[in-house]
Amino acid sequence: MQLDSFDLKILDILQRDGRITNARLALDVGLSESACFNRVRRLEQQKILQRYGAQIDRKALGSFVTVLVSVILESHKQHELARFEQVVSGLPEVVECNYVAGQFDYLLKVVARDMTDYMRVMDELMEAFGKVNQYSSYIVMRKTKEQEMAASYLVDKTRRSAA
Amino acid sequence: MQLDSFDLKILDILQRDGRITNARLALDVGLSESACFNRVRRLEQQKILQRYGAQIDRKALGSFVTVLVSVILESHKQHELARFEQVVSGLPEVVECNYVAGQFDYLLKVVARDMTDYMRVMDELMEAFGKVNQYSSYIVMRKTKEQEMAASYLVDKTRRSAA
DNA sequence: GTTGAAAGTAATCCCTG
DNA sequence: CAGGGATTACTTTCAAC
Repeated sequence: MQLDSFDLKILDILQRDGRITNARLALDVGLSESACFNRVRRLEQQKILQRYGAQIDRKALGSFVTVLVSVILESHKQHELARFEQVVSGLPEVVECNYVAGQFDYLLKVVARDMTDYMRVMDELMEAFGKVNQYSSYIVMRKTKEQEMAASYLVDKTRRSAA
Repeated sequence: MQLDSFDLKILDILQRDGRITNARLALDVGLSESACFNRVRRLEQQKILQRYGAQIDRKALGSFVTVLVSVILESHKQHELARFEQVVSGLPEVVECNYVAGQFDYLLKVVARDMTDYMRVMDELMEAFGKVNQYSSYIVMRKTKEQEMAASYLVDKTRRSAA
């Protein structure tokens, strides 16, 4: 499952345009249509291409606040971590949750209608989980960047380290 | 540009499967193919459907660390914020940057090959920008959730607030 | 890897109700 | 909005190089 530069170029292009036609993709990567098609299918079968999705403009749907939340739990027993993650997985407003090493345990990203709604979400979390020692809220004023790294760049980095 | 329940259902489905055929989408939302097709095109033209993309399995490309970084700048003048954001936009390893209100100014998400590489990225940031008062690193041990909210849920929330 | 052809499927547009 | 029908475009497979 070694990826060559054609594979990486395919991944880069599909990452940016998941609906490009095979014919156009083949042209852009410099392969014949059949060769390109076979590679895409292989990448899908290997689950390297995991899924295709549309990105929706949230602003078109209304006004929302995004809040980053650092969380410290009372207990760090494996069982309590699992329970916290379980509760979080059931809250649709929590769109991201990372277990981190550092001065706190989790960092969440919460999307809510407004600050009142945000407090309701956190109340729900406290109600359902309970054993939170402390949490701090950081309201996102402006998202200045959101851009996945290109596959080809990621692999370049790996090669550098192997060298 | 008012969205009805058909539009929301279309957005929800396309968010999860950006490559569904129009025929299948029409079936799932309960519209004729032509009606469904026209709505999708309208949503694209209105930029509510912003882009289609493929999600790639980063683990298939090698081993990486994700680090969340809180940053406090020395100065909060508009010009300095803009310069910081400019520098960040040029660092491919910084995959996300949020300007926040709270105990610090920015929260970054950095993807690097390993901790040595991470330090290199931060060195580059310090070199290029300089006026950082303090930053703290939080290594992501485990991403426990990453799931955008469905369009229909977002809109339900808005209606609740309007009521 | 390539090309080219063939068959199936989907997108796109138009027109009628 | 639905539905049919026509056209064009794309996908997918396959054989031969």
